[in-house]
Amino acid sequence: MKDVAARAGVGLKTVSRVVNGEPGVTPDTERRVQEAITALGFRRNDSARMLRKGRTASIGLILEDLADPFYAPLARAVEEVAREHGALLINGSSAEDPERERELALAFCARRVDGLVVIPAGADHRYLEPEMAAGVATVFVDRPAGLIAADAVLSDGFGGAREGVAHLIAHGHRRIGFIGDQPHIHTAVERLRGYRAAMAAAGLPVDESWVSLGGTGAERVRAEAERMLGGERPVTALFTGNNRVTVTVIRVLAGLPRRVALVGFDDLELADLLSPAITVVAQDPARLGRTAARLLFRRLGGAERVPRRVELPTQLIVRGSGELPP
Amino acid sequence: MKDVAARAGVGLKTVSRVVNGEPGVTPDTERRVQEAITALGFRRNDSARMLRKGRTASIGLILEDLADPFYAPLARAVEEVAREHGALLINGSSAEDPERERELALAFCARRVDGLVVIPAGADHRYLEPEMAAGVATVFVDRPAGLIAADAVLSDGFGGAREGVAHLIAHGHRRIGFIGDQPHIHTAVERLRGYRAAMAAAGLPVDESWVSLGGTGAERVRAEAERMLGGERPVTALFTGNNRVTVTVIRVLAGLPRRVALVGFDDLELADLLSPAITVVAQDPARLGRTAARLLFRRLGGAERVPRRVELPTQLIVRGSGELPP
DNA sequence: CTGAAAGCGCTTACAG
DNA sequence: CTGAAAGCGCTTACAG
Repeated sequence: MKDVAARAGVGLKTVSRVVNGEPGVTPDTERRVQEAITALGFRRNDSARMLRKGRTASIGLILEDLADPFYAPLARAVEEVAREHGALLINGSSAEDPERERELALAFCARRVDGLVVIPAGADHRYLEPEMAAGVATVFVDRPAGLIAADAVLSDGFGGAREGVAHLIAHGHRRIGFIGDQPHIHTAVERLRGYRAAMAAAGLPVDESWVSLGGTGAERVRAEAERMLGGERPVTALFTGNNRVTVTVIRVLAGLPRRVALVGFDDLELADLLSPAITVVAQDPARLGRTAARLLFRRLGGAERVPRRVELPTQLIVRGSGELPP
Repeated sequence: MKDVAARAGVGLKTVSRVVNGEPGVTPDTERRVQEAITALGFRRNDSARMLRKGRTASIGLILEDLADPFYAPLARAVEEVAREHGALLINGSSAEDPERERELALAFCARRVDGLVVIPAGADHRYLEPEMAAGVATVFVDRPAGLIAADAVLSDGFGGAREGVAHLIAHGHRRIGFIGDQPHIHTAVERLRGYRAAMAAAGLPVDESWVSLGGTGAERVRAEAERMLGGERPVTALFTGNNRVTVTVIRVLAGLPRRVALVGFDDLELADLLSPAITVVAQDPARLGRTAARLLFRRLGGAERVPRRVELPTQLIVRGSGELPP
């Protein structure tokens, strides 16, 4: 910029005016500055600009895995809202590791992102309190923050799971298995609560061997499904706690001679083309992301005060697998 | 930092030393500085740091759609490599719009990203030449750059499509349809070339009504598939040019009374569970991303000079749909 | 072991 | 309409 000013024979501030399209520059001066800019290949350094302005026009997004078909549309929606507000998106995958979540969040804050959208891996977010106090707008999505008061945008996992399980019960099932994610994950627990509520509402007992929370790795899920489907009194239906669990269970069921009912939490791309087509309790990941990002920017605009908790409904999509008889 | 220095009764440089773990500070001084840091809640501003250091330790990724199941793993892989190099990832979706690609790329450059990984939407990347000359390492993935010399990491779309179509021919098909993406997209053209090469190698004529390039929207693809499968002399097999086309065609075929052979370019999550299971020519999106990002950092390290073009193999995965007889 | 000065590339608040 | 000075928050190159 100094070079441009020198070459155009003007002051720094005048170059700044031209670069930012501010008024108060003679057409002639402007032309000279423009010429210098092109001749020197000047490109404004936005980092320097933002250092001075205070806001970086960027927000950070921390999720579990950018490649997960559930989170990818959520990320895209956040990006879209950021774009509408002229902000860029910095992205990080925590790989479900609380330490990595923390590192990413603090790295983003060190870069002075204006805000943070977090799908938390950890259960203790007190490390973010100084950052939030310093003005970093923070919204949690999919799972609430741990041990601090903060905005959260969640799906109604309890209600959704309850509805899905009630659907199986309505189709005659009494022995229903539940395979979900790890017990320290909020969504896993909520969905299990929904399962229990539906069973209780129907006056059905729950044999604890029908319930399994744990990693979503294929081996574990396969083993648990086979266990529940084997033995003397196997379950006649399964409710799966998320998309990854569902995919593995579909594979297990495909290898079985008899047909077993299944309702899965989360929709899958080709679910309608399988036979039977898979009945699911669908979330709207893009809407989750959009809602969270909008809340973030509203907070940045100073409109919000008290932490808000938004809960989005789920939708039961009936396709066939959930209507199979016992 | 100034406040910390004042409170600890030391100079700025000493605070800097403590914050960065540089040697040459008495344990006692260090303790005083640390106390001031905690008391004041000091957090180093990495943006300011990078302004001074010259490198921002961040790279930009521009792709078509973060939510696309093909690009999401690619993005994740880029992120992973960036992380290994201590860099953050800024992300942008071009929505297949050249103007938006350009805006994103220039916005990233204005933030002074160290490098750029680009899945191009446009066909003219001369706008990036000044940036590259100014030192922004740039690697194109999935599709080559237009009108400039630059690194490119591509899949062997020609070879992959040729192999897939040859597979259909080997199973007795003579009338094979090709439905692909828009003709200005490099990968679409390459895959069509592969189709033609396979047909020519088998001495088969290609009726131009069997070939359709255009948008991947469901309506168009559905119409084209139905057109090719209708009429007096319908095709007996289809080769689809990418994952989105494949999904729509699977839906069309599912509604048909007869079974039509299908080989799709790109793998799909539940492809093995459909009946018939879908035979595909698979790319490895994570490997594409990893390769591109590694090349980028090698270039940043100054190891590379001349633009390189890397081509990764595809893999024919035989599952059933491609082996159906005419 | 420690720190004052200059500078990274911009904008802000003024003054003319 | 135009520009000089100060400052955003850090690091670099020195000097002591």
